[in-house]
Amino acid sequence: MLLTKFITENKEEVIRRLAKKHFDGKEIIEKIIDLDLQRRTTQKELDALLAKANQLSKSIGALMQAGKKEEAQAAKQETAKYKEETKVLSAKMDEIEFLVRELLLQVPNLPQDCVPEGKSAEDNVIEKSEGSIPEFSFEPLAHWDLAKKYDLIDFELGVKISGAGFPVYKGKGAQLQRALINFFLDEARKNGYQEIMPPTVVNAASGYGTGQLPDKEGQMYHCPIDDLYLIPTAEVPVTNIYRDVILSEKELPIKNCAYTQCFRREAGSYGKDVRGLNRLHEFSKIEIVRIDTPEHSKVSHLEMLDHVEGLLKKLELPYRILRLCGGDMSFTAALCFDFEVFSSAQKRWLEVSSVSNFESYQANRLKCRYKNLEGKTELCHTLNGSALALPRIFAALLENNQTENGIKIPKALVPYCGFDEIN
RNA sequence: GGAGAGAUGGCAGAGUGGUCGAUUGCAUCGGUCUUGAAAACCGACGUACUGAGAGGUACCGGGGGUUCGAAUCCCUCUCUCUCCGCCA
Repeated sequence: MLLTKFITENKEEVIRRLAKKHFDGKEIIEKIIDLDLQRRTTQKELDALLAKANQLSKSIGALMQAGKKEEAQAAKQETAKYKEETKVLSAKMDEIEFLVRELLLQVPNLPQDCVPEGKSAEDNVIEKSEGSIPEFSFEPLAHWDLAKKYDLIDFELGVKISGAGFPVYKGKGAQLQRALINFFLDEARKNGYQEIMPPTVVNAASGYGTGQLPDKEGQMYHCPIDDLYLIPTAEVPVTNIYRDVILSEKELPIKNCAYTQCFRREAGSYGKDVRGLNRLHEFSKIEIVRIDTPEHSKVSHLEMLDHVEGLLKKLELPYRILRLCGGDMSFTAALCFDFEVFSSAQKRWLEVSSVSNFESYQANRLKCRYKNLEGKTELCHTLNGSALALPRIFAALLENNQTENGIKIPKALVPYCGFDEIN
């Protein structure tokens, strides 16, 4: 959520910046400002009224103690008239506050000025493209064929046990998964991230805290008996650690990482994008999360990009970094970079990470604040990114490193796998 | 699943109808003392909204009620803890 105060004080700027996200904020921003003005007026009236009533009540107490019963009785009758008025005004306050919140939730985060203009994924700007795309003397197999050939993943078995999108990893396939998880966690730790092992099931309050609720309700698995949700990303539990918390500036930046299974219903997706490992209902991901000061969050963002880039380099995968345009960014992000790796058999780039700065948008909803060195309480900035999501990395490793007799494991992973080739 | 207890400021823990937004201790911050530190002593120390400011208002798990007045009484919901049962 944006801050009402910021909107009021920077109306034109807000409307201008929202336009980059193709959000016409003119009407809604006017409404918010108008309602906020009403809120303030109403509150002034209400506060004045309550102040009078409180004063009177206090005097009744004093009169009673002094034994002046009749005067007290007269004062009691006077308070009756405040009651009705107070009720009306506080109902009005509640209504206005509810409306403002409803409207604020509909307004996306403001993109930073460095976010490129654009409508869709085609308008994203390629910041960097590194690593060489492998060439083959034979027709490379897609990862789903390789997985079958070397008995690494059984998709049909997953269908039997759970349903489509729940693969069963076997043998070296399972080992490679575990190796990747450990590799990513170790790399994160080496870069100063504290490892967290959070619950993978969260309550509704946490869902609201990070914004999965109410907007993306249908995308999460929900257990109605206990009203709990399966997390779509470790971002949810790890960020919610800081819900309703006031940190001190000295603690920042907080750098956490977590491996969890992630669960996504992916309602509405279909076609070639869901083939094999491209889109799953359950997958493994290592997430990095930072809580920072507004002054330092841009630096943090760059450090996170470096971290993710380092992982891809060590895995020797061809990758590129995209600066997302206004139209392709998520609702809550202020600036976002995607990492994609090239998948040699599918002959396309696969998104493996998305590293975003949410500035204070998420923190405002979470009520995650910090006390600065002057003792003033301010909203933190929050950032997060995948480092990394496993399935598409797995797919790219199989496809890019295939030979006619096996699949080569990149050097960095060999100590984690315990083998250097799958054959 | 059954029975009981509880929810108060960063933490611990008082407060059972009227200067209680809340005693006290610890923690934290500032100061005095000290070559420095510790100890001791003095002081500060919740959050939000509102107001130029003085100040005002709200908040003692959430919601509702009784009352002129509620942290305190009543109803209700949620959560936590203990014991029993079940169980990795």
